[in-house]
Amino acid sequence: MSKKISMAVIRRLPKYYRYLKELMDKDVNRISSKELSQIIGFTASQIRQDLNNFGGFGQQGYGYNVSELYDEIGKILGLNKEYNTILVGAGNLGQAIANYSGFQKSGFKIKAIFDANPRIIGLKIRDLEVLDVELMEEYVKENDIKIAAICIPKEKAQQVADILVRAGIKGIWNFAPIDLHLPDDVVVENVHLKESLFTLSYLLNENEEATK
Amino acid sequence: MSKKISMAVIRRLPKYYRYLKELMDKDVNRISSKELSQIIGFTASQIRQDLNNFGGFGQQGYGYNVSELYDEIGKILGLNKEYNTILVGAGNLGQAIANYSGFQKSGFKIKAIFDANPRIIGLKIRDLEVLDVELMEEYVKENDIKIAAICIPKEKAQQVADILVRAGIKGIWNFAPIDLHLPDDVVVENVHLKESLFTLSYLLNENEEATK
DNA sequence: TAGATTGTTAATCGATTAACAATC
DNA sequence: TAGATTGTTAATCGATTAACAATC
Repeated sequence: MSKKISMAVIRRLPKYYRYLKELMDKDVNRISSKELSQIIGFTASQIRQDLNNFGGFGQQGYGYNVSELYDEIGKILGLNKEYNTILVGAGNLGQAIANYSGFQKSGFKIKAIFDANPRIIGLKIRDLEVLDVELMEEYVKENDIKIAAICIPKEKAQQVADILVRAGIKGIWNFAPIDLHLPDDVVVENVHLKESLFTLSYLLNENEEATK
Repeated sequence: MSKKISMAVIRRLPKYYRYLKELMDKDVNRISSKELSQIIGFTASQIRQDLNNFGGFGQQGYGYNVSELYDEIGKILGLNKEYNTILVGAGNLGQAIANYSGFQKSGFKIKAIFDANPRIIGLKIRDLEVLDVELMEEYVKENDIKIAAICIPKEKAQQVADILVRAGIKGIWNFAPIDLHLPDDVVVENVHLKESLFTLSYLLNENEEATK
C-alpha cells in the first residue's frame, strides 16, 4: 500500500485545483513551484512535496504544465467521476445547496431531495420534487446513490445517517452541528458553520487585543 | 505579550464549547479530561494542553466544572459580546445564512442585508429589506458594523471586501470561492464549500482504493 | 552546454502525546 | 490521609522548510 497522505495535504489539493484553473483562464500554460508559491501563498518546497506524494508531474528546468497538472489533481480528487447524490433536508441551507449548480458541474448529481416536513414535501426545487424522507432508504438502495448531503437538525442527524449507511451510502457531507458516528468504510466531511463563525469571533478578539 | 495560540488549538475551541453545552443539557456538572477525551475524541493530554493555553480551569483530583469551563471558553471565543453584522449577497446561500437564528443567538446580529441584483433589492428577509449594495459603505461607517458575511460571486468579492475594509469592517466571513487580500487588522474566515466537497470526493476515492 | 527547476533527502520546526510532580 | 486528576515538562511524532544532486 502507498504511503498515507495527511489531511493537511489533502485539504490543500482543492486550493491547487482552484488556482490552476485561474491560471488556465488566464492562458498561462506553464508554472514553476516558485511562481505558484507567490500566488498561492505556500512555500515552493511545500508545493513540490505535496505534488510528489502523487507523482512527478513536473519537469526539471521547466516547471509544471498548468492544464496537465490541473487534470492530474482533478483525477486525484476524483472529479473525473460522477456521483449520484441526494440531499436530505430542504430547509434554507438545503435549498441553497440544491440550487448551486457548481456542485452538479463538478460531478455531484443531485438525484433526489428528501425532507420530513409535510409543508416542504412536494415542493419543487430545480426540477426535483421534495420527497418524504420515509422513502429515502428504498431510494438510496435502488438508485446507486453514493453521497448524501445532510442539512437537517442535529437531533435527527445520527438517525438519518444510520439509515443512509444501512442503505449503502459511501460518503456524507454533513451540515448538521454534530459529529456523526459511522463505520470505517463511510467517509464524512463536516461543514460546521457555527464553528467557523466562532473561529472568526476568536480571531476578531485576538486581533483587538493585539492592537490595543 | 502572551504566547501565540496555534490555529489547530483555536479550531478545537468551538468543538469543546459544543460538547460542553451537550453535557450541560444532560445535567453533567463535572468532567475529567479523561472522560471528555472519550466523548470528544481528542486525547486527555491534548485537552489539558489546549485548555492550559488560556488558564488553569480545572482542579486537581476533581476535573473541570462543566458550566464554568463552558463560560470560560465562551469568553475566549468572544461569545459574550455582540457584533453588529451585515450580510452582503442575498442569493440562496445568503438567505440561508440570514434565516439561521443560531448566529443571531450567538451574538452576531444581522443589521442589514445588501445585494446588487435589482430583483433581490427590496425583498424582505426576516424583518429586513434587502438594500442596494451602493448604500453599503455609508451604512457600515454609520452603524458601527464589525463583521460582514459575504455570499457573492467570486468576481465581485475582492472589490466588495475593499469597500468594507475602507468603511472600517474588522472581520469577514467569506463564502466566495476566492482568497481575499486584506490588511493585517482585518480577519477573515473562509467557508469554501466546493473545497469541502472536493475533500469528501478525495476521501471517497481513497476509501474505495483501500477496500479493493 | 549552461541555466533552471524539479524530485528527494536531510534539517528544522511545531504539535501531539507521555509522564509525573503538584495539589485538591 | 489516600486517591484522583490537574498543570506542566519532557519525549515523540509528524509536517514544513531547506538544501542540493539529478536532469530537462
